[in-house]
Amino acid sequence: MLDPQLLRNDPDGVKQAMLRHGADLDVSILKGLEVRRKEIQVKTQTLQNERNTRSKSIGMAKAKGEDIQPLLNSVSQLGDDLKAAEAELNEIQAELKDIQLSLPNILADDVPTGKDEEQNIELRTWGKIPSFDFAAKDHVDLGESLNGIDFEAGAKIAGARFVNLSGPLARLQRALTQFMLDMHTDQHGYRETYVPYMVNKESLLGTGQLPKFEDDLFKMTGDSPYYLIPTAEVPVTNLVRDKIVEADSLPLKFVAHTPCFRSEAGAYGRDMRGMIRQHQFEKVELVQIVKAEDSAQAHEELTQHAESVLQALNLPYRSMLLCSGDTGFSATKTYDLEVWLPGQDSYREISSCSNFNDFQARRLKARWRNPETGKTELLHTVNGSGLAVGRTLIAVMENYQQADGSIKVPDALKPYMGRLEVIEA
RNA sequence: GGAGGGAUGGCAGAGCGGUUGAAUGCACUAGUCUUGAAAACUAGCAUGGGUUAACGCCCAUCCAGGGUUCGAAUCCCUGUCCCUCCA
Repeated sequence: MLDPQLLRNDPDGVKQAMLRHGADLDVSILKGLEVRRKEIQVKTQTLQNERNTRSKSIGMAKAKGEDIQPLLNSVSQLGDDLKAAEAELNEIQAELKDIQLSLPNILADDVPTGKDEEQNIELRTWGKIPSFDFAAKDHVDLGESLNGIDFEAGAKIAGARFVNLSGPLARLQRALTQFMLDMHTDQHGYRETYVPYMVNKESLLGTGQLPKFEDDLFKMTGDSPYYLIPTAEVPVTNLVRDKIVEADSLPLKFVAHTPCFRSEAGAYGRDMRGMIRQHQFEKVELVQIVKAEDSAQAHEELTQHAESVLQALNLPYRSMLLCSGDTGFSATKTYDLEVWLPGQDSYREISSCSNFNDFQARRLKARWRNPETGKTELLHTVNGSGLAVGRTLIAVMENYQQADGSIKVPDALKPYMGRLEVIEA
């Protein structure tokens, strides 16, 4: 959510900023609502004030044993007027809230203007793209010949975009998860946290998935209106919802491993082959809750933490600065890490690291108390995948494949694989 | 499945339908005292919003949403969450 003051004081400036983020703002509607809001709010509060004053004087008169009947008569009209004014005010404020919740974040100045991923900017590359003296296979073929990836089983049990892993490849996914968690807790100072995989509406409003992106989510039917989490960002960031955090506990750095569930409603035919785009996948998520002045730095740092996983696994990747058109609704700036996949002969997203500034914090009412001023200030939130485990599994398989279809176990993972050196049929 | 009890400020914990945004304690901040610290003492200390050049004034908020009332933290209804007891 944007600062309501900003929206009020500079709606035209906000409109320009919104256009860059692919949203439009009807300034005349907004201004009209604001005029009415101010008028009705002042009216309502005046009536409330009058009611309070009169009620108080009735109380005092009664205490003194005076006759209060004339006072009661004089106040009778007030109630109806007040009720009407309050109802109208609620209506206007709900409309304003709808507008506020539907507007995306304002992009950082250094985010390049662009339409889609074609205009993203490559910042740097790392690692050497492997060259094989045989025809490189993709993870689908590799997984099939290794008897470890079964899409038909996934389809039978659930449907399209589900998978069944088994044997050493299932263990490899677990190994990757453990490895990432250990790295971020031991080396990068994150606190491991376990969270619900289903969340309520408030949590999704807080991080910005709702109200606009309900179609991307799986929703429970029945008495409990829960949603499956599309990312651990939702439950983890909501840890600070409605909180005033003490200054000396900042920054808060959390790492969580969760499954993620996405309907992929907007991705009909895309990536139907393989494990690239599943309805359910594992992810290790990094979240930092910081003071405003620290978020840009934290964003860089958190991205480095994600990159260090790829480096430790010796997986070639590149780092991209997303352009305006490709940056998500709540983010002010996003770096994508794209890992090299020999089976696709291309780079594919494996981590997305974003700074949200105070956008989520305002929705969440997540604040900290500045001891110098004694005032509360909104926190800033930063998060990123560190990494998407399913896609990392693919990357390891495809980059570590050998001519006979076996897969070397990366050195860093051997302790997690019972010292297994090679995964073979 | 049945029967009760509870949800109040950063925390603990009072609160008869009427000048209660809310006692008290702890914590915190500042000051007095002290060589320094501690202790003691004094003072301050919720959040959000409206309005104002500013001082300030005003409104809302005691889990959430409804209701009763001139007036609700306090009474009634519904929901959520916590706890105890019984089966």
